[in-house]
Amino acid sequence: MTQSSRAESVYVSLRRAIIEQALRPGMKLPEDAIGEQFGVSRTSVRNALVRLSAEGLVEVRNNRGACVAEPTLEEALDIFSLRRCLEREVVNRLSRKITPAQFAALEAHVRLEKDAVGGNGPLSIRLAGEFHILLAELTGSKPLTRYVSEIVSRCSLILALYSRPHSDQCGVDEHIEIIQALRQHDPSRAMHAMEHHLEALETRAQISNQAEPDVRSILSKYVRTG
Amino acid sequence: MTQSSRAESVYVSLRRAIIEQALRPGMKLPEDAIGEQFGVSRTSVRNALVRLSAEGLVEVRNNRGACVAEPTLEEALDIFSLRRCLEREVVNRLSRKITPAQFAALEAHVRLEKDAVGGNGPLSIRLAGEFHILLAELTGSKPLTRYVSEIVSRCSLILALYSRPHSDQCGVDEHIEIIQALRQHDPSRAMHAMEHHLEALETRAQISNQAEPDVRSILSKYVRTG
DNA sequence: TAAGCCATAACTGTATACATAAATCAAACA
DNA sequence: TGTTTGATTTATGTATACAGTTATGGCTTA
Repeated sequence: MTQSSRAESVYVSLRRAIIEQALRPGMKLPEDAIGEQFGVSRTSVRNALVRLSAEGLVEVRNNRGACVAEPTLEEALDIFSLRRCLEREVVNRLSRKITPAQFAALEAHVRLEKDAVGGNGPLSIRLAGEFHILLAELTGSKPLTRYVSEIVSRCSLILALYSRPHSDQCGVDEHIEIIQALRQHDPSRAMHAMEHHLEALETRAQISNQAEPDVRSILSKYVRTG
Repeated sequence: MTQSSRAESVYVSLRRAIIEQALRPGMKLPEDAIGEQFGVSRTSVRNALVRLSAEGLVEVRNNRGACVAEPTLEEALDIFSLRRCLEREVVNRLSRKITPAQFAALEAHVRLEKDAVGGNGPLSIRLAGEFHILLAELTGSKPLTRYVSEIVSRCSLILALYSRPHSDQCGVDEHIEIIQALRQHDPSRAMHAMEHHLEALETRAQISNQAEPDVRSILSKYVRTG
């Protein structure tokens, strides 16, 4: 199968841990500790961290090691905006040339999502994201897939940071709605459905400063004015 | 200044060499040789190659080292398409909030481009690309800037592969036209100007199979049918 | 007791060393 | 002469070692 090098498997594992919000934004990622866990040397870990850094999932500061990225609220909104742009392109392309086999794949995925609803959180989070990645893959465009994949991952990260827990009901129904729109082969309707879904997602998430919005603003309420 | 680590400086140098088409698509990138040239160890070179690979500028195959990426014609057209999508977003955002200082920056850059016209090729190529990257930077969006930067770089690579030499007259005039459109603060006109520029670029480049269009298609004309 | 400072510890950046896979070349064979 | 196979060489993947930087903790001192 995937003759996965050690660096590769560390990369995959770390990525998944971040997306499933096991590794939360801001967490330090010491090379030693990670290497020890996976039974590999720092060399492979570093390789993985470099890649994750290129994707924006981790941040590396000079001589200070890597952390899970902590996008600011401003960056978060920006990323969502870019996501709308990219996913509009995805459904625009798809609605023109989607095949029955591809519909089957989408429906199979949605079924997985339905089964996971109410179950464990991490799985739901991951599946919801993977629906969008699957859509991108079906366009057949590798660059587009890569960008969507990155952006979706970063959105998971953002939800971990700025949304109230489990506020994302994942919107399986909206996924189905998108599939319906694609079935009409109507680009504008498909784009509209996607846009609606992403806006709803953003609304449900109630993206706002709440999780550790910087020590200063927390403590500002505790400053005695007398 | 930029307390550039060795890995970083190797990355920057390699990237530039690829974009300026000194390192042409398909060229092998042996870690030893590169490390020797830059006076660093393979460790730093590998680090740089991993990053370039994440950007799609180089390809690394398992146990076979890295090469400058060779997008297929299909991928090339796809990348251009994605580029139109991203740069439409750039000017759309920019036209709403561009400032006088930003205009000054754009005009200064165009002046550089004009000076370089007719001079050395690599510089022109690079400046033309950097105009688009500058536009993206002015949006203030780091993710968007990164994507545009990547895509533009890959387009340089594509032009190296599929366009007839120097067919890209760089279109400085079209850059000026884009600036004019932005000055009107009219998103749709700006997007139109950008779209026009990119289409013109693509047309001028005459993107088509010509540089080593695959042994098979060459030899197909030599197969005796009798 | 609080602030500043130095020594120590922990970690990163890089080089080197070693193991393994791929490529190369030569010799043997048909 | 052309092909195949085995040895040699080359280059990659990974681990380890070392140097330099940042963080930590205790000590001194006011």
